[in-house]
Amino acid sequence: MHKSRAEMIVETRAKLVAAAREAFGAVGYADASMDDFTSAVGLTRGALYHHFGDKKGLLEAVIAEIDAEMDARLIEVTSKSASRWQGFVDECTAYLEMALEPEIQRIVLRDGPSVLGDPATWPNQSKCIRSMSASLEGLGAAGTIKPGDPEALARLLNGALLHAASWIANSSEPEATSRRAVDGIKELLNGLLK
Amino acid sequence: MHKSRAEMIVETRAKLVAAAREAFGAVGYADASMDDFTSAVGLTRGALYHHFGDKKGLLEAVIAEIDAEMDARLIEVTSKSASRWQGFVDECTAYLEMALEPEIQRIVLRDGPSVLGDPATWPNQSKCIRSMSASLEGLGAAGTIKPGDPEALARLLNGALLHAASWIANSSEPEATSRRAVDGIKELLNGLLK
DNA sequence: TCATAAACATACGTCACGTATGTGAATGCG
DNA sequence: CGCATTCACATACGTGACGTATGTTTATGA
Repeated sequence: MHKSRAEMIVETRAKLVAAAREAFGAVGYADASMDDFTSAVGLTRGALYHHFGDKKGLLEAVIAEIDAEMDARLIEVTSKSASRWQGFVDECTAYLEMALEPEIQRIVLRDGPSVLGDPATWPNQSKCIRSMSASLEGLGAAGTIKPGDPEALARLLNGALLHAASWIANSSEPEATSRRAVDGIKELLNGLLK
Repeated sequence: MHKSRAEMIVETRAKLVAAAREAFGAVGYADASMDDFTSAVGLTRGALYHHFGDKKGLLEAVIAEIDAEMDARLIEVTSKSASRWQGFVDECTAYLEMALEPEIQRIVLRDGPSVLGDPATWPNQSKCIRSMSASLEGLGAAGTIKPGDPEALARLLNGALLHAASWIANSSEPEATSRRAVDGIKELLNGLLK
């Protein structure tokens, strides 16, 4: 059966994004050869430049895809939590676990900021921050935590979680380090409770 | 007067590091041409490869220099503080302010992790973390803050501070954002107090 | 005084990126 | 239903940067 042209296009874009994601995650953005990973899916750099403009454009597309997945996973997690506070703790935990994944560390947390500039300047601008901010705002309104600036706290906690993930991931004893990090986070979070 | 060979060497190394630091800070590591910034100080890539092995080696040297400066500045700040707790707050504030500087953001916080891997794996391993960790340990021993893991807290706070800096630096109203960030940090820190 | 080694410079090969151009197939219109 | 057009790629090429291999000069030490 023949596919329509529109279907071919989305398929080509998806193949390019998938190939780039694989290569960026494996060897990093700088060492990923466009000739290599395009030919791996039966295409050439021509297709890449046509759809994404340049190599950076492709990185943006890859990060957007990963970011969307992360957001979906966070929503999935928090939707199952019993209480609001528990949901927030679960959200932080899930975020920390995602930040432990090598692909996310490399592409989103290291190469992304280096190539595309600080994440604070990205267009999608971190759905995760928005989610955490909303959670904190709800907790503040419900009187569970002390009054404060939800976005500011979300950003601070976000940074703490990301660095905790790096610490764990590069630790010689990840399990023990993870326990230490989680305990520290709980101490910080408990300090926010009324 | 003739300089001894040893003096010439340290001078050459210093010139290369300074030129690279300038270029890395201005256009970023990836877009800094070795031919360009070596010739800017009257040298060639030959000298660079002789002393630093490769481009990454030079980046390591640049970051080591900046890191040493940061550490010295932090020590200078904390040495002047009245109390231990005040010293810790001052240290956090000073760290935040340093992380606001474009050169540090670009070289140490973005290109560094991307090119050299996660900072947690670096040899110097962040004198700043060690300093903060020591401060927290002192506060814990003195009974000022709740008992807890000093290193874990130091790493979490470090991450929070760095992200706060990015937030401020890329904000449309840096002063207002700075106030929000500092308030949030103080809220977090106060949550640690007994 | 001379041999040696170190501190560079020079020349070259390789490779990746981006652009300019070509081509074939699907689409839209008469 | 036929044809022009546009679009989705592929191909070919130029450019520039990195790393290496190889000089060349100068200080050191025996």
